[in-house]
Amino acid sequence: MDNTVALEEPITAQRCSENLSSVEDAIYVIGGKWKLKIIIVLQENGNIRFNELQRTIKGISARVLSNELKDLELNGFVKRVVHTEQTPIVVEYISTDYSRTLKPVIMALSQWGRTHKLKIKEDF
Amino acid sequence: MDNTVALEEPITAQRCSENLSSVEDAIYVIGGKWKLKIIIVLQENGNIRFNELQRTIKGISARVLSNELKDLELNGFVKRVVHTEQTPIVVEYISTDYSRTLKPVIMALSQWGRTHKLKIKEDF
DNA sequence: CAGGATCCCAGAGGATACTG
DNA sequence: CAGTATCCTCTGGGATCCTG
Repeated sequence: MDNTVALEEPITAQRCSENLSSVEDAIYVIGGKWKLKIIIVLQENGNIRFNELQRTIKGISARVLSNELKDLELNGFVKRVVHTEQTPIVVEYISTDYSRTLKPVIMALSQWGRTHKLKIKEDF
Repeated sequence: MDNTVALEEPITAQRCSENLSSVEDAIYVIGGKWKLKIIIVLQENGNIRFNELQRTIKGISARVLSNELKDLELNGFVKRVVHTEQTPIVVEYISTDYSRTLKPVIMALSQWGRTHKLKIKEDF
């Protein structure tokens, strides 16, 4: 995953619209109410099963979780592992290497969210 | 809105939900299809007027842009400046210092979006 | 020009029940 | 347990027209 980006590059109109479309692309795949949260939980718990996942992510319904997991799997963020050797069958979800490339995004968002919460408190 | 806190959960879940709730807070204020894009444009063009903004952000309607700007202003990301000394009245929007705290988030998202686009291309 | 007012719709997401 | 199947609500957001 080699990405050489000129950090010294001046801010031009060109660079602006490039930023815009890149952010747009990112939001397109990991946007929405649940995707990032699912990815976070998956990264912190090595492997996790459906119902446990649903219990951890409070407020998500089985239907939505199921849909999101399918979507995340399609995009390579999640791996679905089925253990057929047991009964009843155990299904586990694990995060992929690719989902780990989101670490900087998650960190930035988490950090900002934390300071934002403090700012909100000060406003009252 | 998350209103339930599981006090009896193990440590791992606590640490997880801390990250989770911070990211959730962040997504709550800057989530959606347009907010970050508006903030980006505002940061790169010192001050900008309504219609110019609408032209820059392709695809956004006046109604949505208007709503988003109000929302962003309420949250302290945007300052609305009215120049009454002219006719017709000129209204300009500028980004605030606080919106600049989002720089790491925007950078992370932009960077990730860029590499993601490359990855998608490789897959075909 | 800078929006407001209306109308409308698709689609995200919630609730509940059900199944292999 | 690991989801599906329905049904339904709600709102983000598009289109269009209107106004100070």
